[in-house]
Amino acid sequence: AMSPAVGGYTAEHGDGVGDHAPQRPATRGSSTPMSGEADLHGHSSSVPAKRASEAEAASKRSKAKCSSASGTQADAYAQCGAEWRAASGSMATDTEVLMLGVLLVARAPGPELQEWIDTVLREEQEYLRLGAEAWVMPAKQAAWRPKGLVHMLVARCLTQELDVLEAAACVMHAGVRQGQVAWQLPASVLSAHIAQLKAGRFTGPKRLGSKREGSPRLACELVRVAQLLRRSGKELLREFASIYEARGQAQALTMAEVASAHAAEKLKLEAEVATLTVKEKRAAGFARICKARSKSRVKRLSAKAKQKLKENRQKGKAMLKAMRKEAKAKAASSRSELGGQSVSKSDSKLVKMRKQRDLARARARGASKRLAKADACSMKRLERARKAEAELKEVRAELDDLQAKCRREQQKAAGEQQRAAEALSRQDAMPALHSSRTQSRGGLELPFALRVLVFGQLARLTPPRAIGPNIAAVVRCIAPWHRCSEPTYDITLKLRSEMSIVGEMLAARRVAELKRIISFGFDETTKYQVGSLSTNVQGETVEGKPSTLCCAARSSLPVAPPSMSLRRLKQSCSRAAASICGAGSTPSTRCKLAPPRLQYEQARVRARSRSRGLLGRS
DNA sequence: ACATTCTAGGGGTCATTTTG
DNA sequence: CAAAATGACCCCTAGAATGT
Repeated sequence: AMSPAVGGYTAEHGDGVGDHAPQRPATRGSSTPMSGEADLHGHSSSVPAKRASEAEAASKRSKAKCSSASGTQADAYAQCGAEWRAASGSMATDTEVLMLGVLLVARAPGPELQEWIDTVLREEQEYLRLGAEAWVMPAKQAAWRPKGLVHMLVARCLTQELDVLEAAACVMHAGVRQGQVAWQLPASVLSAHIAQLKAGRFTGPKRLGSKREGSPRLACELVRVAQLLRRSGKELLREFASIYEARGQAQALTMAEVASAHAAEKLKLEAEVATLTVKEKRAAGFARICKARSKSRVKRLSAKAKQKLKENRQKGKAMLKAMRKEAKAKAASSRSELGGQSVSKSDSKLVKMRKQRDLARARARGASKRLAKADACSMKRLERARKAEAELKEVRAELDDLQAKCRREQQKAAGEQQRAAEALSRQDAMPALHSSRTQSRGGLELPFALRVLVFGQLARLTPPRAIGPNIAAVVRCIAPWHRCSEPTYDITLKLRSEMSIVGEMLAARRVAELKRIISFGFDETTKYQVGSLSTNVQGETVEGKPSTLCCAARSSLPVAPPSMSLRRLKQSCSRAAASICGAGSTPSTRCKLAPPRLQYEQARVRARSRSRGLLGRS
């Protein structure tokens, strides 16, 4: 159905498809009509031819570029393009339509696009007005689904310009994330195409070749693309330009990338530790040498200084002693002379003696000064020794620092390793919770653990709509590193049917395990749109405990039409009871009881084959 | 009074990969 | 190369509950 957004289209939203032209990369900028202001309503006749020639030229250029780079790949691309063009007679797939949208915005923002959007939306209105029977696809199909130019465009982009394709895929993906696009982008399809292209074995998208008429779904998608382009063509274009320039590298880190980054970090740390170890060894050697040198030096120096000091002191002492002795002797002699001589004589003698005394004192002072000088010299030497000691201390401190750093780095590396190991073990401990295609003939398979989780929530009466988001939210919270595919609402409902069958089987097993059956009760019910009787069994378990079980009896009882007499109903019930007990019924009677499910299936198969016959297919 | 959401299903198309 | 397996996604019916 048309959304109100189409009716509510205004100029401020819609006319902007072409008026925002981004800067294209220099390699292709000149070959596309994107540069400059594109006029939506003017010179519509001249542009297509020009663009076609330009596209051809660009194609030739890129072909030449490819062939110069690698011949086989260019051949493969050319072959792919040929295959694509050869297959262009049939309907486009959804993938193509989605790609078309972005590529149209990116490459042809001119009047053709506007015309296409107008046509699609007008025809949609007509379709709604006239109804599905009365509406006919426009005769001019190119207007509705422009195959010529656009298809070539798509083919060329898909086969020769991978970066454009990737950018378009990114834009679509972003649109899905932002809620601009109502459906989910088949990103897997696009990535598969890209992978095929890179491997050189691209066969083009599958087509609905057997269909004679276009499916309404495709038309619906076309309308959505047109709406999207009219609503947010500008944004798409801007985003495409930015992504295209960044070459679509804004992808989330995968586990492998994280692991490789971790390994690189580890290597870096190891290298650091190695260099530090070398440094440490060097520092230790240097310190050893310094230590030895300074030790011997200090020893030598201090020994020398001590020796000198001792000598000086001894010298000084000896000198002092000699002087004192001399002075004493002189004094004694002068005293003896003093007694017999005159005062004047004694006066002159006294003066002489005083002079001598002063001389001696001066000598003594000089000796002590020399001594002090010698002391100072030794002190200097000591100072030097102390300095050497201090140097040694510094070197030792540096060495300690280096060693501590080394230890820290080693601990860090060990911690990283431990954390990595822990993460791995945690991941190993988690059950697989993401759908994979490796099992069961390539079909997607919901992992068993996820099934069990869904069953559990269903059994606890969780609303089916909430089950998938619940599981995903809990896994994101508890184990954010773990891959978990969120079960869709649809599959939850299907699992609900599955679980009811599982429950019936479990009940049947318990009935089979009963030691004895006390009573049966029956009630009418409907299952798979087929009337049947549910069976209420009361019995005794092997342990002697009472047990009440409810079986659907779906596969045990035939349809009970309203006209069935009470006698026949009773008969049927007793037969069913007997078949459940496994006694009292002959094989022939059991064979007559065709399971309703089987009848229903057969009816479906018959109806299907009839319809196939009508269509003329075997 | 009307819109939306949920339940309980039936039924179909599509993409993808393995298998016969 | 066709068949098979399988979930994703889609549409439809019909009634009940809930919200505006």
